[in-house]
Amino acid sequence: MTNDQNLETAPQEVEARAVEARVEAFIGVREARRSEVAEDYVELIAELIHDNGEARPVDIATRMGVTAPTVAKTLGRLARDGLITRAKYRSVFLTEEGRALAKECRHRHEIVLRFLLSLGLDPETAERDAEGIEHHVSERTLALFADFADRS
Amino acid sequence: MTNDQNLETAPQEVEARAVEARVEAFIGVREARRSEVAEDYVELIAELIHDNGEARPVDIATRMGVTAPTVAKTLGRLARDGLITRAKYRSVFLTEEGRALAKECRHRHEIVLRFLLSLGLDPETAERDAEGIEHHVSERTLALFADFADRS
DNA sequence: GCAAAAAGTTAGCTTAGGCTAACAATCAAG
DNA sequence: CTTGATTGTTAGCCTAAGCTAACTTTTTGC
Repeated sequence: MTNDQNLETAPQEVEARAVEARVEAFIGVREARRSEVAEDYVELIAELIHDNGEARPVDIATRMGVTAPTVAKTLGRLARDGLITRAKYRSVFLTEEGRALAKECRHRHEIVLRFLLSLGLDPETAERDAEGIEHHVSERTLALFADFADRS
Repeated sequence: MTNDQNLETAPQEVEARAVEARVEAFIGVREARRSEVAEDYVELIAELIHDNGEARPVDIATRMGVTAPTVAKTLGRLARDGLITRAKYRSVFLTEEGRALAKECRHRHEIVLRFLLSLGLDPETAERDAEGIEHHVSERTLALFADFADRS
C-alpha cells in the first residue's frame, strides 16, 4: 500500500470498483446469452402444446424462423440438458424442469411486454423489443417493471 | 378461400399476424445478437482511448473478462469489418465507422442506464441490466426511455 | 544493454447455432 | 395398401466466441 489519503475512499478505488462492476456485467451478459435460445425454445414449446396439443419440430421451425435441422440440433441440446423429452419422429414434451423454465419465461415475457406497452410503445415494436430484453432483466428490474405497468 | 365472414377481420387472421410478428421478433433478436460483441468491444475501445490515451488488448481482455487470445481473434473480426485498425504488437484504433458506432452505443447505453436508475434501480444492477438490454432496444423504445428519465 | 516480465500472437481445440443436401419415416388420399 | 406429400433426421459444412499451450515481441528494471 504505497498510498496516502486512506481516511476517505480514494477516487481511483471508486473507479476501480466501477470497472469491476462493469466486468461482472459483461460476464453476466455472456452467461445470459448462453441460455437465451433454450429459453425461447422452451417457451415456444409450451405455447404450442397449449395451443395445438403438441409441439412438432416443423411448427417450432416456422415460429422461430429457422430450418428444421437447426431445430433438431437444438432439441438435442435441450434433451441433453433435461428440459425436454422426445422420441424419434415424434413430438416434443417438456420435462418438469422444462415446464418450470417455460412458466418463468412466460412470466418475464409478459411483464416486459406489459411494461413496454404501458410506456406507450406500439404492439409490434413492444413484442420485438420484449423478445430481446426479457433475457436480460434481473429480478429487481422485473419487479420495477411490473410495478410500473400496474400503476399505469 | 373457403371462408365466411370477410366483412370483419377473422380471428385466425389476427392470430396469424401476431405469430408473424413473433417470428420477425425472433429473427430480429438473432440479428441483434450477431453485433452485440462487436458493439461491446468498440464501445470499450473508445472508452479506453478516452481514459488512457490508447486501447491495449490486455486492458480490453481485463475489462471484458476474457482471455487475450479471445480478444485477438475478436479484434481480427473487427478489423475485417472495418471498425478498427491495428498494427502487430501495437494498440488498437477506431476507424471513422468504429467511432460512429461507439458513439451510438455509448448514447444508447447512457439512456438505458439513466432510465433504469430513474426507475429506482440500484447502480450495480442497473449497470448489469443496461449492458444486456442496450443491444435490444429499438429507436422508438429508446426515445421513450429518454423521455421518461428526463421527466423524473 | 541485457535479462526477465509483460504483452501480443498463433495454433488448435470446444461449443453453440446457423445452413444445405440427402435420406428416412410417417401420414393421408385414393 | 400403396404412393406421394409432409415431416423428421443425419451428415457435413460454416462462423462466432470462448479456451489453453506455446511462441514471439516489446517493455522495463537493474
